[in-house]
Amino acid sequence: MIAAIVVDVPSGSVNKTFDYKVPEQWEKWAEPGMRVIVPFGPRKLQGFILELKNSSDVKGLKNIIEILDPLPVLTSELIELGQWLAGHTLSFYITTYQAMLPAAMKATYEKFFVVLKQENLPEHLAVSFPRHGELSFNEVMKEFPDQLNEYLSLVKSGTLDVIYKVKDKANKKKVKFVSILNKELAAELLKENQKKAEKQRAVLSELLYRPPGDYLMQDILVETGASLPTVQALAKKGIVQIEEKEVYRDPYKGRNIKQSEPLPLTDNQLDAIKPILNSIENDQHDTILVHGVTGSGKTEVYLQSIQAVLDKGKEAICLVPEISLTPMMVNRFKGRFGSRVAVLHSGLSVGEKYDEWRKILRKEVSVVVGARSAAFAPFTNLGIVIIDEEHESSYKQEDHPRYHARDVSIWRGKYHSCPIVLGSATPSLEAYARAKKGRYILSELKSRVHSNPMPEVKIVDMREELKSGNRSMFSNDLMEMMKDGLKKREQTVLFLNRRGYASFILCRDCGYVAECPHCDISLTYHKRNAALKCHYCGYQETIPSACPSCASEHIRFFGTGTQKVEEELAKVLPEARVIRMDVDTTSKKGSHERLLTAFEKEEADILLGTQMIAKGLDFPKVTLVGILAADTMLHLPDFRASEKTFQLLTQVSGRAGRHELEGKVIIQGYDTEHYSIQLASQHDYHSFYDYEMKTRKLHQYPPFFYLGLLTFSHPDLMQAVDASEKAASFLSSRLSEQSIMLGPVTSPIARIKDRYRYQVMIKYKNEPELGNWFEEIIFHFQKDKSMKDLQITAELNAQTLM
DNA sequence: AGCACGCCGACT
DNA sequence: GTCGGCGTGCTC
Repeated sequence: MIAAIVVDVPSGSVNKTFDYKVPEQWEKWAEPGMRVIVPFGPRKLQGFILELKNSSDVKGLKNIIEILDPLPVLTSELIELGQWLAGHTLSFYITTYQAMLPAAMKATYEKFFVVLKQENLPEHLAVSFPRHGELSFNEVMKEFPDQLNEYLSLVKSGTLDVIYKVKDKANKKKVKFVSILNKELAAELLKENQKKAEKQRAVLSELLYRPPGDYLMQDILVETGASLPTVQALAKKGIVQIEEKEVYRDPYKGRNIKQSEPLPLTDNQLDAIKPILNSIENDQHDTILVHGVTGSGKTEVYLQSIQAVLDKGKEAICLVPEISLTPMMVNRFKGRFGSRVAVLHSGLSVGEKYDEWRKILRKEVSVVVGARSAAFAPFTNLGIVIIDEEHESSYKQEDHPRYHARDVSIWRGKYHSCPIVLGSATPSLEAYARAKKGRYILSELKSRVHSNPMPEVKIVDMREELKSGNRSMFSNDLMEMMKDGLKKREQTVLFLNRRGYASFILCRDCGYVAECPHCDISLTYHKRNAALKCHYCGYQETIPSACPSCASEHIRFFGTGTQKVEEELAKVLPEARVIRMDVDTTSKKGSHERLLTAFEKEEADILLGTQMIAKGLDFPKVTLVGILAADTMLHLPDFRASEKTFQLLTQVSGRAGRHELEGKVIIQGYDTEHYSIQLASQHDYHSFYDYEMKTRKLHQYPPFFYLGLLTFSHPDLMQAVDASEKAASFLSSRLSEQSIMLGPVTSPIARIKDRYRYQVMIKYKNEPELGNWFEEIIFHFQKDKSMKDLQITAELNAQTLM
């Protein structure tokens, strides 16, 4: 039997399968989708079996060294999906398959020297070798780099050998259990009433006191005050038995989740769920866009759709933007489906993710709630995929493979002939356009549950405030309403899409702006550690006391970040209790949830934060939402700037007045006439859609055209320009007439981490060869050794131009 | 990606 | 004469 295997080398020249013999003893066992270890040249590498066959064109096949999995970790569906996805995203097969599995299953490699002829090993080197005779190559490199050559020549002379080890990062958590093995011996030892082995006897009497069975070692040790060696001694005598059992880490241990029953649906929700249930009923693949205003009860629609899928004995995936951001969502799923739910998100440790994932593989769960990568959950009888907040940019992975969870889900929906549900209060233009064209089924939830009104939104032009003498960052209206809220013991959410303290520093005398020396981007001032930080490469420097350019001391901070707002709040509303949530306050594990829980328990009056408080939060006492700088995103060099602004304003506004109390929203900004701000304040998605579609059509952007993007980066500007020009001329002679090429031009961020960035953009409707041309370009420059510092990224369906 | 193999310049 | 620099091409 022969296995076609992709090996763990992310490189174009080995982006294919290699054939290996399956040793006879494993022929019954081997299956496509299993991980294996194979010899590859002089090395040992991990790989995936993609196919089993009877013959090969290659002579002199090597044997598979080891099969790593008792069951395939990639289903046949995922193997097929990977083939498609690798082509679609211009990624290598191995990278794509690895993206489908938890990080814990990726191999790590280590090289060792081993002693072959002890007698030939010089004394000064022999002392470095541990007893078992293996010395890590890396250790030599680190500790004794000047001895490396000596080691290598010993390898040549046959005194030493080099061996390669493949390690699995996966750590199955094991827990020890203890049980009585021989009751008679135990009783005997207990009768020996000596001072000796007092602890051993304590352990035995504890075990004999309990009904026969396996007990947690930890419990027994704590109960008796004995230590592990004591019990091990008993095991040696054959009196007790110690067993290790695998257990799952439970990230939600000790949490009390209230069980919930399906709620009666409103007429609105019943209408919305109808097409979904219809697809489920008929095992049909449809993509259904649920456009529901904030607070319209989309989640309940999801939950009941999933219930219908489970009732048919099928499985469900629900994707959410970044689940650690919404513990509420997890609770709602666990509350409804209990232990049938696995949760996969970035807040979990590598081991926790691995455990949750194995529950899916072993069919111990039938519902998965998770972020982007959960789209690959290895279900075999998938009945629905729901993508909540479909418009979110985090569904697109920004490194290889650059996949979009929506595309992956729709592929799987076709494969399993099951519905894909996209839900959003502010659908992406792409999705809504497809729904209007009839490619997706449109399902609208037009009003909030219990007919709560949409919050009343007021736009405040901060230029007017300034004219009337208010120089603070809070308008008079917002200030009054925050005070009012405090009086009534209601809560406020304040949103500002910028962390740190000030966005940039400027010299008032010469106009100098502090910029990152490695990136073309201004530095952000962080007050807590008195530093200027680059949000792109992490560069930090201390604040200059004088202008580095003209030595003037008139340095001013401009732009406001969450830190500064927090400080200002303490001054103007000292009685208000404020919780600040941004990357800086939530970096520690669990801090996110802790802050939200505190706000939920009304331990604070004001929740101040960035993007991360924009969605999914549902607090009954929140009656006021203040958006401090609504127009900051508007002027970014991004064709989605208006769309993103509209989405964000709508999402944030939606946090207000979701229950009995009515909500109010204040939007502050300078460019307040802009249509995305005006229409968001009127909760008018449809007008926004119409208007924005016109501008997209006019400028030939998605969804009218796809965007192909080639970015060239090089430490030397001219090299980057040169490469991009060559690529552009290569492409321009091949592109069809309908396509438009822009560039080469500098990227919106012209330099990151000391690399200059140039790009070529292709707007196209149908260009089936474009992917191949991109690959040809990459291949061409890979061969060109004069360009070895050149990096190229290629994308067929770019979401942003940054 | 690594690694071996192979072909040219600077030393014992 | 050999050691070692890195350019080239292969890995079932």
